[in-house]
This record gives sequence, C-alpha cells and structure tokens, in this order.
Amino acid sequence: MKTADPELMRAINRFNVLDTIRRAVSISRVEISERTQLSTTTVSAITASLLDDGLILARHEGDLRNAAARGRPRVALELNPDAARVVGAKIAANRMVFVVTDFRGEVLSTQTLALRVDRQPISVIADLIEDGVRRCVVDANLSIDEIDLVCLGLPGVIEHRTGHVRTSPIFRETGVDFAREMSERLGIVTIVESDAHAITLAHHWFGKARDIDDMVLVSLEQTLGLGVLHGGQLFRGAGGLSHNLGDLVLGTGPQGTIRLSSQAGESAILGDQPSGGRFAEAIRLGRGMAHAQTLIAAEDETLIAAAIRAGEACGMALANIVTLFAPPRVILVGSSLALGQPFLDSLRDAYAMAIPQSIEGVAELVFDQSTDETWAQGAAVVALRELYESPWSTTGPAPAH
Amino acid sequence: MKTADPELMRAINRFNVLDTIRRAVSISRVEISERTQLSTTTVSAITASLLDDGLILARHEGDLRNAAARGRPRVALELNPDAARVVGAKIAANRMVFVVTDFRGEVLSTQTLALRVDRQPISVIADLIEDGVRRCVVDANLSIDEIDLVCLGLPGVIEHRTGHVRTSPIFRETGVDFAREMSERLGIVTIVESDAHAITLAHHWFGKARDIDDMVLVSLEQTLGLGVLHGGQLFRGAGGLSHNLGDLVLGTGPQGTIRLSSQAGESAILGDQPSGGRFAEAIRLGRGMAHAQTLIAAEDETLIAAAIRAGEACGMALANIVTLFAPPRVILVGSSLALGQPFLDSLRDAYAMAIPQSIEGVAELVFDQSTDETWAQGAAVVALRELYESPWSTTGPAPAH
DNA sequence: TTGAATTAATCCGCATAAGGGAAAAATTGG
DNA sequence: CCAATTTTTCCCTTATGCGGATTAATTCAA
Repeated sequence: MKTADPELMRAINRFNVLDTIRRAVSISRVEISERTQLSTTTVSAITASLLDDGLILARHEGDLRNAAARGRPRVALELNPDAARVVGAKIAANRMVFVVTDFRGEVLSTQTLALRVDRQPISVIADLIEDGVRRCVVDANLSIDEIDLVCLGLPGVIEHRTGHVRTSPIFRETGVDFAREMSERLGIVTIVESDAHAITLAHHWFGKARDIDDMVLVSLEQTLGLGVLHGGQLFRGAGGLSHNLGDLVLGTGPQGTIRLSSQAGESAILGDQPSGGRFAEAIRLGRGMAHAQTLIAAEDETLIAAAIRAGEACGMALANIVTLFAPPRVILVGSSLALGQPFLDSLRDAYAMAIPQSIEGVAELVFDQSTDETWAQGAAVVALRELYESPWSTTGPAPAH
Repeated sequence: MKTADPELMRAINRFNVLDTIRRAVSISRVEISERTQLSTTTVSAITASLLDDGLILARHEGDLRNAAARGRPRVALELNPDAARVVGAKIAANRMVFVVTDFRGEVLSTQTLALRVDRQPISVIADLIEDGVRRCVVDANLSIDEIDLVCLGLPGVIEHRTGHVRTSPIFRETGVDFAREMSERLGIVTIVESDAHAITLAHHWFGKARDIDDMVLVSLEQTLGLGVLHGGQLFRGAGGLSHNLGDLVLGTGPQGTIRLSSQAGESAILGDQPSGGRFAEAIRLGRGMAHAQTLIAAEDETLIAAAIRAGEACGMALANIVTLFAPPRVILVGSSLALGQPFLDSLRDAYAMAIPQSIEGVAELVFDQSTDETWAQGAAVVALRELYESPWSTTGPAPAH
C-alpha cells in the first residue's frame, strides 16, 4: 500500500505543474495556478524548484496577454529541451525505426533500418537494436551516456512492469526478459512496451487525443493491438499486460474458433503470395499494404474481398471494445488503413451495424495514418513520462547535462 | 485537476487505515502500521481521530498475539457497527431485495418483494422501491433518518457519476435521472449503480475476491453484466458508464449481427413458453431458471440445446474479456448458473477453446451462486465505500447516532 | 512480592508541504 | 516622475508524517 506523505504530495503537484507546462508549451505562473487550482504561492515554489533543477526555462521576451496589458508582465515558462534525452524505437517484423528526442519529446534524429528481423535469434535482434540505438544517438550529435532512458515499442503481449515479452511476432522464443537484456547491452535503463501503448501516448501528447484524457486506440498492423487511455494514464490489465486484439474470437467456424487475426491480420489480408513475385517481394520489404492498395485500385477481386472481410471483422471487434470501454474517441492507426476505401467503408458499416443503440454516438471514430517515426516518438514519450514522474530533487536520473 | 494538499494526504491515509481495520475485522495498531507502512505514530494519530469520530472501537479483552507474549498487550481495534447505517437493494425485473446493513456491511434486516416490475411506469417502480426501503428500515428497528445513504443496484447501462439510467430492462423510458428521483422521495442521498458493480464489490468485501484487488466478474442474469476490479477499485468506463455484455457481438448471421444476449440472455435460453403453462408461470415468478434445471434433469432436449448454446456463447465472450483484461480471477454469478452441467460444461469447453495460448492459465474461473441478499449487500457496500472515503472530520454525513 | 525485561502506545520536537496576506518587483499611463 | 496595475516573492500559519524519547501495561524471574 502506498502511503501518502509530503513527498508524494509534492511529487503529484510537481508532475501536474510540469505536465501543464508541457501541454501549454509556454505558460505563465498565474495561468498554471488557474489550471492546476494550486495557489500562486505553491506554483511559484514548484516552478522555482523546477528552474533550479534545470527542467524548465524562463523566457522574459514578449507579453503573453494582449499587447495593451498593464502591470508587471508575465514571465513565460517552458520546458528545457536539454533537461533530458531519450531514445524511442518502433521494432516491427520488417523494419526498425529509432528516434532521439529532447525533454519535450521533439525529435532530434531518426534512424531507419529496413530489414526483416522476425524469427531471428534474440541475440541477432538485440544486436541490430543496439546498433540502431547507437547510430541514432550519434546522428543527434550525442554520446550514448547523455541518454537518460530508452524505450522499445514492439508488437505482442508485453509485461510492462517487468519488461518481459510474453509473446511477440518478432521473437521465436516466448517469455523473453528483453528489458534486462537491452539494459545490460546499452548500459542505459531500457523499458520495453507494447507498440500500441506507445502510439497511444504519442497521440495523447502530439496527435489526435491531445484534448482528451480518455480514449481507445486500435492499431492494425501485422499484429492487432489496443491502447486504452483512462484518466490520462494507460490502462494496463492486471499485471501490466498489454492486450492482443488479434486473439479476440469472432465466432466459430468449421475448424474451431475464428480469431480476429485470421480475418484482419496482415497475412490474412495479403494472403499467400507466390514467393519471388513482385507482391511477395513488396511484402518482404514492408510495402505489402501499399502494394495491395495499388492492386485494389486496379480492382483486384481477391484483395478487395479480403479487405472487405477484414474491415467487417475489425468493425465488429471495434464495436465490442466500445461497448466495454465507452470511450469518447477511438483512434485507428496502422498499416492496414492503407488498404483504402473498401476496407474503411466495410469497417465503418460493420461498426455501425454492430454498435448497440444505447451507446450509439458515444464514441467518435478517427482514422490516422501515422508514420513510423510517430510510433517511435510514442515510445520516447513512454520514457519521458517516467522521467516526468520521478522526483528529481531527491533521487532519480541526473536532471541536466 | 485534483490538487494534492494535506487534506488529501490525510484522507488517503485515513481511508487506508479504516480499510485495513475492515479487512482484518480486529487488529492492533502495530499491525496496521506494518500493513500500511505508516509509522506507528501516524497510525496512533489516525486511530485516535477515528475513535474520536466514533468510527472504530477499542477492545481491551484478550491478547491478539500468542498467549505467552510478553510486554504491554495490544489493543484490538474494530469497526464501530453503529457508526453508520445504509440501505442496499437489488432491483430486478421480477423481484426486489432490500437490506439494511451496519457500518461493517453486516446485514441487519432483509425485505423481499417478489413481483414483476418491468415495463411499469417509473412512478410505480419508484413507489415500490420507496416502500421496500422504508419497510426494511422499520424491520431493522430504525427510523428512516438514521440511514446515511441508500444504493440501488439495477441492471442495465447506468452512469454512476450522475445517477442516470441510460437503459434498463426494468424501465420503459431511457435516460432516467433515477438517483435524483429517489433521493427526493426518501430524503436521503441515493446512489444508483449497476447491479453487476454491486455484486463485484460484494465479492471483494465478503466473497470470492477478498484476497485480491484485481478481478473480473460476469453476471449472467436477465441482463449480462460486467464488473472490473482494478487495483481495488471498480473500473468504470469513461464517463462512469457501466457495461452491458449482452450487447457484445459474437458474429453475423442471416439476419444481421448475433449478440450475446440473443444466445445467452434469460429469454433466449428459456424461449417463448405458452402463456398460462407451468413454465411460463415459473418464469413470471422469477423461478424460470430453477424450473429449467428440473426440465434439464428430465432431459428436455430443447432446453439442453439452449443451455449448451448459451454456454458456448458465454465461454467465447468470456475468453474475449480475459484477453482484454487479463485478470487473475474471473467470477461468474447469476441465475443462469442454475442451468447446471450442460451450461457450465459447454461454457468451460468453449472458454478453453477460445482462450489464446499466450494467456492460458492467467485467469482462474470461479462460479458462484450468490443469493439475492448478497447482491443487495453489494449495493450497500457501494454506499459504505462512499462513507469510508468521505473525510468525516471536516464534512460529510453525520458520523454516529 | 518486587523489580527487570519487554512490548505497545503516546508525547514532543522537527522537517516539509500548501496556503493566505503583505510586500516587492516590473511594467504602463498620464 | 508618480500613480495604477499586475505578477511574483517573502513571511507567517496550519497541517501532515516521522523519529526518538517517554510513558504505560504486561510477563518473567528471583
């Protein structure tokens, strides 16, 4: 049981102030006081400590109010970009994308490795990731020991608390203690997180959920993932497990249960393409969905049918998720969106059909084609949140460089 | 944004101490200190204030440690049963059950009204509930103004925060502000909550989830409900909405979507029975499931088939819920369990088939045939939790009588 | 029976938090 | 240059939790 002591109190208020500054980008103390309901005295004390720790900066130029304002001008407070650096990564079956960001989550450098890594031994994958992280750090003109935290977003069922990867399409093994492995290799604390959770936070900080604290995100990639934002925090199942939507059962068929992944997973949509062909080559290079879209535009019957089937399955699963979580907004992301109209239309139709009347209109559907960089940035946000929440003054990573 | 001030700190620690005492039934200050990680000094201060407010009592008789213990004996602290009284109720389509409980949640009196209330005008239902509450209070030798809170548990989609009943099988209307209606009638603050949430808390306090803070409960009654306990608290969807499992889509059939309620809802299982017959009579009296069980024991083909179909549908839905929430335990309750083996076996089989390998074994399935009184007691627990959390010393309901 | 040992509970003083009000600081307008 | 205005800080009060010393209540042994 966590006891409430003055330290916790200060940690909470510090985080709130820091997060308020982040959201506003630039904000005066009075406004922080208004938004957080903290007294100006307390805000002043907290910001003084944040300034002292080098987490924020004061900018005196320009008045934040209208130009004709009288009285002492407000001092703009902003996050100090240099307060920390983190690395975020999206690890997928056929590509890896790394970013280095500053304390604000702004991207400083990007590294993309386009290669198939799934089913490789762990040591090989770990080698590649380590290499990618180091390259990306060098690209940002930094040294590896200037990085405070690393967060890797990967598909599959991941136990956030321990960093164990229960199952992942990119690993042959199950139950890998990947956080420890990478932490040791890099010499930096490394967090392992579900890629869906990463992109969920990315949308909360920079994307289509900036204005709300409750929402659900569904990622339609090789794996089908889910992120639930609840009161501004990721809702992790008991034990901190991430979810795997692909395992959802849609019904029973002649050969047992029909899972969502068998209808809407990447391989289910693209099908078995003759190896060596142009399509198979595109898939291998991670361009499968884009290629599929051109084929759909050319009215390829098989693919259109597959896209429609996938859309229907997703729409139905989505309705069930909305029934359970009743979020005001649902964001859909992932490569499958590239399939275009046949997929999206059938998804929307199936959703409309399946959503119960009682909660019709509760959730707003939003589609978003984020770049891989955004996913990696989301992983960086996971890392940054850890830093925001840690009580700098007393203990934790070094505040500034 | 909730600001952290000393008052919040105090409220948190007070609640933790009170809840620790409740769980232990009888406990000394040292043990509270050990379990809550609060210093003995703080525990002493808080318990002094709780004693002062009359919420707990000190019992000096008997030593809590082994008989041969040396030193000053520990003083046992217990909840003061008389610190508050609440009314809890389970409102179903064909019966109402009321209980009055003391501050510990112990039942003081019970009232059962066996009558069909669904599809009646709201005023009629409200009349009946008012009557039931007042009778139950009199039965407990109390006056209505000695009751601190009332909580009504009803089926359907209910907005806990506002007390609005979005949809409920017992109301003709939708969007009823039932909490306000009943609060005005009774002159007592009345909470309206999903019956599934009520029974979930009942299990957490007294039943099969006493030892854990994370679990999922599925209620199989006329309506199919869900309760999710997350970190010892009910997980309410965004907006405090309760869930309606019956609206979950299982697949598509010739005439549109197939919902769980059409496979496993009470009416789906029992079917259309010729009115006037014994079965129809039993259903009208709320004995439908029990009657069905005797028919199943007599090998009624139609009913066995219906039970199996319902079990399969529930098992599949359950697997999906476990996939999403990954709880260590799932408790199944409700009248449908009375169907017996054909239902339970097919449920278990379908669940085993549908549960993905990656989380096989994380969730333990527990079946429980709670009485209606337990459901009502759960509603009382919802009310009591409000009292436990309210900062008595400063404001809130009167502490003692 | 009496004193030592032991354990529980409380008292006292300290550190730290937030908050309120007054004072200081920094600007504009006349 | 002074008055007006607004932001920020300083000083003081109150509340919290905690550590150490103190008091209280019991058992054990001589």
